[in-house]
Amino acid sequence: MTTSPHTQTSPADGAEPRWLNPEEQHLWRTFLRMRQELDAQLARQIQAESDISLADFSVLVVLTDVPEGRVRVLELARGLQWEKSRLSHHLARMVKRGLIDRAECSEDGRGSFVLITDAGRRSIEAAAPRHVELVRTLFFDPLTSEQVTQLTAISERILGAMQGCPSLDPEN
Amino acid sequence: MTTSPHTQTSPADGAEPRWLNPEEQHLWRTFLRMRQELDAQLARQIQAESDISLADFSVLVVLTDVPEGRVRVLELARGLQWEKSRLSHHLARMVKRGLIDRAECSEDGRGSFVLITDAGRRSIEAAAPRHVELVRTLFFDPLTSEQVTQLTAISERILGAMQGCPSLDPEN
DNA sequence: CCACTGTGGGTGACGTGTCAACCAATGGGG
DNA sequence: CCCCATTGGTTGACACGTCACCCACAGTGG
Repeated sequence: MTTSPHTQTSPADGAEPRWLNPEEQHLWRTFLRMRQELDAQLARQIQAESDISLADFSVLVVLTDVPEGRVRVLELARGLQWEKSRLSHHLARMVKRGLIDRAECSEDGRGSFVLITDAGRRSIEAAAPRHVELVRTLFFDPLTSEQVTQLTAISERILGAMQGCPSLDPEN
Repeated sequence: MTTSPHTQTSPADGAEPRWLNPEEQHLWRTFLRMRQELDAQLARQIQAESDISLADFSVLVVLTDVPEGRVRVLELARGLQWEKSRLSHHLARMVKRGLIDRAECSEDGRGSFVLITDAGRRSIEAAAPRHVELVRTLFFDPLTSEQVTQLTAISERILGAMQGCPSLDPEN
């Protein structure tokens, strides 16, 4: 659906593109749909059953993971692999909804701490169990333990291929 | 990063959640990052090297795939698995940018056709080769052919588990 | 002490996605 | 034939992401 030669153009630029063969085509389509369905379901569920979004959830997870529930913004950005701009916007919204709070950083005048509020802690504790349950139901339960092992290797391979990529990776 | 018992609460509601064990935890985190990195790269590349977005691309692919480059909106929605609202908004933007056009449907008074313009065809033909190339580089090249087979089975399994889900699936 | 570069972080504008509500045409049943 | 539920599709408000730009402070070199 995404990458076949429907258009029979021999590209004027460089080499012929290596179009996907039918099996590859099938995997790519299936993989995309799986990804899409999976986090649509996860997002909808957490949205519907609690007062936080999936994005809120992942921020709060990091905050509950560290002692004192207090992290530097940039560390958060690295942990989540989010652009700093996205994080900044999102944190602002979370502050507005009372899930987190900010504190100045004495060691570095430009730095800033984020800390989880009691309300934030309550929200994630309420959301987590049902979320894990759904991750199990949709993701782990359908797979054999062998497939879990295989998928781990596969994900690492693909991830590895992207880390050393000369590609577009603007400042985080 | 997303699903462990950082918070040692025995939930007051029903049964204990089945938290993820360390291997599962690792797979889940790796999988999420892989997904995220992968389409961030794909989106950035197509955005940077052509005048269309990844979403535009997938719409245009469907349109080049059918004879006469002309599809009913709902069929498009089913093909892409997009909510009709999202599709409607997106189509409006694409019309504004001259990538597609609309036509009335004589057989069904409320229906509407979408058709690809020459500019749209030129855009996707320009974008496709580099896009496929990147899909190969990031996704297929790192995998052995055995892993391709495994991943196909895995994706189908997970997708299958979601199809028959009693979950939240509002009108498309 | 002063430039100068780099880094931590925020802002505004704009494109995109979602939800809920809406509207018009359709296709049955009575 | 008319009523009415369904279907195809749009709209508006709002949450979210991204890009480009900005600003304050930090850490150098001279």
